[in-house]
Amino acid sequence: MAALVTPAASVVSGLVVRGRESAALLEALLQGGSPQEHGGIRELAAEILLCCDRALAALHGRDGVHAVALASRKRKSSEPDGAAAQTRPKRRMRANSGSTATRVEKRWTAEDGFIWRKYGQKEITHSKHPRLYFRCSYKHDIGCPATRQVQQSDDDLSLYVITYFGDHTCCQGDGAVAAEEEEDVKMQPFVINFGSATASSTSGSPWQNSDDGDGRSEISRSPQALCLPEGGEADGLRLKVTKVEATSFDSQPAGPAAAELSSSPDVSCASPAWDPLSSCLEWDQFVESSFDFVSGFIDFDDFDLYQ
DNA sequence: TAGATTTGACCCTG
DNA sequence: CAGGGTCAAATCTA
Repeated sequence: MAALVTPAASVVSGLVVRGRESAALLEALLQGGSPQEHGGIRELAAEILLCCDRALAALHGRDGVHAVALASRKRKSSEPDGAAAQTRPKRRMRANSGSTATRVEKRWTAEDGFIWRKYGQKEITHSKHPRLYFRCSYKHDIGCPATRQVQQSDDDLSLYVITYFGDHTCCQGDGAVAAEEEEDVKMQPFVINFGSATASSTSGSPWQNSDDGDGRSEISRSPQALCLPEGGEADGLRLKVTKVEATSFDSQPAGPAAAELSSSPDVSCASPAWDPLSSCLEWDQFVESSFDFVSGFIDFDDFDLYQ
């Protein structure tokens, strides 16, 4: 598909443009000095400009590569055989079978505004890390069918692949959902990757319910517990904000699962998980309440590719 | 004690 | 039959 046309895209675009202008100004200011004096800084300014240009190009033309909507599962959903189902009352259903799945890669936080309850963990062949199975905490209360699977990437230990199945029929992410529905805006999954510098801090995986002390309950019990790192990490983010890249999600249909994912309070930055983001990056003046994180994709890691 | 997690077993699908 | 998804009893925790 073509360029991003979401409000978030315009905001991100504005940010990058502003960064580019600042870099251009810096470069102009450095023109006066001797090459020996400002050589390195000028290179840096040029690099920033290049990054901004590439980010803009990506923003307006590149397809998303980190979030993939899976229109259907590999396995076909089997039509439950009536007779067989009756003879086997405990037949297990594949909640995700035949439903829309949305895969998201995330670092740092599993927070998406919903309360999940882990119901299983499985070692996956050819995968170093087990796959964790979560379902909506309201499954039993109101039959919310939403589930998600979380698996740590083998290649990048700080990266987690989250696959969402089913729609939330519960009222979680209520405000966002309501606003979303009112505006009839098809939100898309938001992915934000923080630099590899954060990898070490994720040794205690937010999704691992064992081996990391009290981290086991963070997902289900403390939706707001998983936030961005503070201090040095935040500084790192500040540095990297000059290299923002937004990637189009045009290839990803805004299906139910996507809407479900996006229906978290993240939409309005209401989720504490994202509050540090806006503050640390000092995007307030840009972001304000209108910044639609969910519609965008910001992958700080990808910046390395453009340097 | 209620609710969440763990984990082995069961079940489904290719 | 293997691999993967889910169940549910046992266990843990606040």
